[in-house]
Amino acid sequence: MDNQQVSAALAEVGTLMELLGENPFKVNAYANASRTIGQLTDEIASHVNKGTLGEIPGIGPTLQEKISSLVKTGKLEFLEELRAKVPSGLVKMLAIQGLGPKKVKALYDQLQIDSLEKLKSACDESKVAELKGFGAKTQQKILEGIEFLGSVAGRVRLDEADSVANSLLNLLKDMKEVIRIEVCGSLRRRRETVKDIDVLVSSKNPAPIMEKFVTAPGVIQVLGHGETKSSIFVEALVNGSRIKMQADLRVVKDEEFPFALAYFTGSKEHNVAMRSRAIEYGLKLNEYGLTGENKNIKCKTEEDIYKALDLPYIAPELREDTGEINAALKATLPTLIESKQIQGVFHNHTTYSDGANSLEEMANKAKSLGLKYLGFGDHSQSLTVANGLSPERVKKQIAEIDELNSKMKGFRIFKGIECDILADGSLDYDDEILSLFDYVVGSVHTHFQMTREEMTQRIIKAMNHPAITMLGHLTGRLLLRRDGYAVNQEAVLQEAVKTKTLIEINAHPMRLDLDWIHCKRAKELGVKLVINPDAHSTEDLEYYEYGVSVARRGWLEKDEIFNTLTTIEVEAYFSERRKAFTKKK
DNA sequence: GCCGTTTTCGGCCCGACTGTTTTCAGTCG
Repeated sequence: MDNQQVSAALAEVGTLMELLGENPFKVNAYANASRTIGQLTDEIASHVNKGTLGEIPGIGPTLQEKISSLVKTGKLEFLEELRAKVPSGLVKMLAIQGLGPKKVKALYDQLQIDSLEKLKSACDESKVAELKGFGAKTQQKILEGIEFLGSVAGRVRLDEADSVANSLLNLLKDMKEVIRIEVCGSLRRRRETVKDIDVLVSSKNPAPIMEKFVTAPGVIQVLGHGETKSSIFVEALVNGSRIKMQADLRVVKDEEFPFALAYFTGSKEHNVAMRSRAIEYGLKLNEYGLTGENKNIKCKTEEDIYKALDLPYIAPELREDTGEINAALKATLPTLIESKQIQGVFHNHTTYSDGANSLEEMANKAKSLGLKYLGFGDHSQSLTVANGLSPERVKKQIAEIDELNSKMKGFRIFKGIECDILADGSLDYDDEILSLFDYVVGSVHTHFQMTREEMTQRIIKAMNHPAITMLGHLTGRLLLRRDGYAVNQEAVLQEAVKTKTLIEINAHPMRLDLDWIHCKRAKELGVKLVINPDAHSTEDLEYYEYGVSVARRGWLEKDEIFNTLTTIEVEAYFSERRKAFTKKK
C-alpha cells in the first residue's frame, strides 16, 4: 500500500468511528494521521520497514500497529469490522450540507435510513421533520443538499475557483463600505482543487456588503445570512463549464483584519500550531486578535503577527503544518520562486499537432507576457489522435522555427517535441530525428493499465535515453477526472538525479503534476524541475503561474527551477546535452 | 488515540450561525 492508500484507509476509519459516536478526540487522531501520511514526502512503507513509524508526529503505538498491518497485508481488520457495523450509505449522507455524524446516526437509528435514496423518500414523506432535533427547515435543507450533491462533484479546480472568486471580489471591492478585501482559505494557499471560496472584508458597516453578497449574480441558494458571516451557493460559467460552488463572506473590523486573514487562510493545522506558539508567549491568538492578560498586541498586517511571535513571515502556500514553523524558527524557510522569475516555457502545442494557434501566434503571445524564450513540444508521430508529427512534418516545423527565430528580435524559440514514451520504454522517433531537436520532453500517453512496476521501468528506461531532456506530466492524472497511472514516483525521482533528467511541473490547471508533495521530495533529492504550461492555445500560456503555485507549495526556490535560467544559459545547457547525445549515438 | 521544558492523566481551537429549542446541540470552518 502506498501513502495515499494508507491515508484513505485511516480517514475511513475516522469517519466510521465518528458515525458510531466514538470519542471525537479519538476520531481526530485518525483524521490527523491520515492527513500526515497523505502529505509525507517519503514512503510510509520504508518507515514500516525501518521501524521509524513512531518518529512521525501523531503516530503512537496503536496507529503504528494498524499502519504496519495496512502496509504489509494491504488490510486492516479493525476497518473491516467498522465497515460491517456501518452501512456505506451513511458515509454518503455525511456529504450533505448540514448533516453531521449525530444527525446521520439519528436518521439511521430512528428511521433506518441508510442511503441517499431512502433519505430523499423520507423527506418527501415528511418523516424527517417529525424527528426530535429535526424540523421542517432541516428537512428542506436536506432535500436541497441531496439535489446539490447530484449537481456538483464537491471540489472544483483552482482556475475555476479563481474565476468565481474574482467576480465576487470585483462585485464588492469598490463598495464604499469596504476597507480591505481579500480571498483567503485554500484558494489563497493555492491548493490544486478547492471546495469553497472564502472572502474576507473589513468594514465599519457590514450590512450592505452582506446584502450585496447574498444577492450576487449567479446565487442559487443562500445558506446563511448573519451579521458577520454569510454563505451562498453560486453558479458561474467558466470556459464553457458550469461551475457551482459555495462561497463564504466574513466581515470584521479593520483592526481585526490581519488576524482574520491569517485565521481564515489556514490551514487549520497551521493555525493550531500558531496558536500553540502564542500560548508559549502567554498569549491567545484567534481571528480577532493576539491578546494576553491586560494586553492587546496591535498588528496591521499578517507580517506583524508572525513578528510578534518572533517568526519570519510564512507565505500562505507553506501554511500546511508540514514543518514551516520549525523552518521559520531555524531561519531555514525557502525564498520561494516567483512568477516573474520564469524566463520561458518548453512544453507547448501548436496547430502542427492538437494546439489551436500557430507557432507565430504562440511566440508573440509569450513575448507579450514578458517571457524571453519559448519552446514547442508538439505530439510525436504515434499519437495520431492528437495529430502527432511525422518525421517530414518535424522537419517542416523546424524550418519554420528557424525562419521565425531570424525574424523575432530579443526572443528565442527552442525546437522541442513531446515525444511519446512507448509501451516498452523506447522513444517514438529514431535517433536521427531526435537529434534535430534542442530538447525532448518524454511523456506517457498510452497503455495506462500497466502494473506499477512495469510503468516505472518503462519510464526509467526512457529517462536513460540520452535524447531525453525532461519528463512530462509524471503521473498523467487529470484532476477530479481520473487518477494518474500507477508509477513509483520515488524511484523516478531518484533516477532523475542519476540521469540529470528535468522533471516537469505540468502547470495546466487540469493536471498540476508533479504534485506539491513530490515537489518537496524532489527538492530533498536535488532533482531539478521545469514549469511548463502544456499550452494548447495562446491563453493557456499564462497557466505557468499555476505551476509556480505548485512549486511554491513544494518549497521550491528560483535556482531549483530550470526555466528561471536566461536564454544564454538554456542554450548552453541544451547544447551540452546534445553533445553528450550525439557522442553516444 | 496522542502527547508532555508546569503534566504519564487530562487535555485536545473555538466562535458564528441555524434550527429547534425555551437555553442549546449540531454543524461548519
